[in-house]
Amino acid sequence: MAQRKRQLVAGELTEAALRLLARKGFDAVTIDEIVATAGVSRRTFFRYFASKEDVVVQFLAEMGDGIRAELAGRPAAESPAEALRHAVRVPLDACADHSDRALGVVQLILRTPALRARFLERQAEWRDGLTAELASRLGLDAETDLYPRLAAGMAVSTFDTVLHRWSESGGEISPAALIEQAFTLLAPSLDAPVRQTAHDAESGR
Amino acid sequence: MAQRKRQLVAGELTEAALRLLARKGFDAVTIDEIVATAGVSRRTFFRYFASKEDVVVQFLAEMGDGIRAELAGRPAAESPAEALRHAVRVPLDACADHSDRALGVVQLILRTPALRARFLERQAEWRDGLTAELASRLGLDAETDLYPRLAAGMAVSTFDTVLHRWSESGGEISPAALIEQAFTLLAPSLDAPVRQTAHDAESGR
DNA sequence: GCCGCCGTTGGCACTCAGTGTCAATGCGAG
DNA sequence: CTCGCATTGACACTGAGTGCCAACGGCGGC
Repeated sequence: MAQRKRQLVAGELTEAALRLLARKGFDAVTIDEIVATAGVSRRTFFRYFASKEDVVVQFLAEMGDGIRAELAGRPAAESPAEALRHAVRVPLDACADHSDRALGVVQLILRTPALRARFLERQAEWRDGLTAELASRLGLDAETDLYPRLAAGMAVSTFDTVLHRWSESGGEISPAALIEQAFTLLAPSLDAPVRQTAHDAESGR
Repeated sequence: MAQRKRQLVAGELTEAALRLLARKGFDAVTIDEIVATAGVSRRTFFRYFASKEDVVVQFLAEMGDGIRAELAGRPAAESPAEALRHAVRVPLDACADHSDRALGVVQLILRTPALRARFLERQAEWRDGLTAELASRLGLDAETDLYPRLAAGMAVSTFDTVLHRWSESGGEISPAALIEQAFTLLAPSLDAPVRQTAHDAESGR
């Protein structure tokens, strides 16, 4: 009831914001313009979004949840490279599937410094989530073992790289093949049989 | 002459800022306080630094140049993993060598969201620089080959991870050993004999 | 020594993001 | 009908960042 209205207002706000921002550029649009076209007050905007950037970037949070959930749902027997590959596919396939909506937003984010910065923050959160997930999956300690965080970093880095390519190609090249290439490249390290363990670290090497 | 004075004022400003920020936290310090203790006007502050964050983070730019320069200076015969390892060592050793100064700044950056965001932006710049350097080093095309950007991402990710560990240990653990561990982990992918080339990509795989 | 040139500075006014506060509104439960 | 409860709008305020202009201060030419 009230929950649905919140959803509605938030959608109205993002839609108005996205249209304006895409047309005039991020810096040239004030929040007063956004709320004017959305028909709510300035104060209400900040009840829904913490900042001007958030109205563009907020949806990335659920993307992060999606990635981590996918990783958590992969079978335990699967190799890290394989599991991470599937996890990274989730948001990228989502982009490719809704390229008419997503492409404009992604290009806006990647070409606007303030938005790209927020995007990088989100990626760092994703990486932390994947790090924890990988650690629990492999029975490693995320605080002492380098592997989980480096592996998560590689996955997020792959995501970022593929997204850039996809964006710059105007949505022409499909992410799937690039992901495949990236992970065959990374697999030798991701799936190396010998990994640093907490015990090794304590014993000094 | 005038150049030296600029250097002097900038130093005065950063010193005053760092002292205040470390004591009271980033958000609790206003630019008016900083310029008051530094003895210059508010307007002058923004002639030297583009933002409040920049006064803390600006030195990272030259760190990026240092990393890239080190990579460019490594012998061409050296393997990518080896060359990148040396490049990443540069800023980390600099931190460890001046840990009395650097540790406080690093901890401030890592625990302040606004500063960490700027830090991530810098890392992205570093990665782009390393990507270009690697591409030219290996005769690859940074636009079509995934390898240079992924490899640069691994290097920057290693830097970030090691810096975190170093910061959280209070400067106790030396970065050198961690870097070694990280690169032996990454070497199988970094130095894999077969890499994607521009020609392979054009022919579809 | 005097004068104009140029770079740096300070002060001022302004826009805009973001926050706290409070009164008004709307709505369902009792 | 009325009492909460949540949402909203309006107002005021702080603080970051920018544009503009006048005032300094060194420096070479005259």
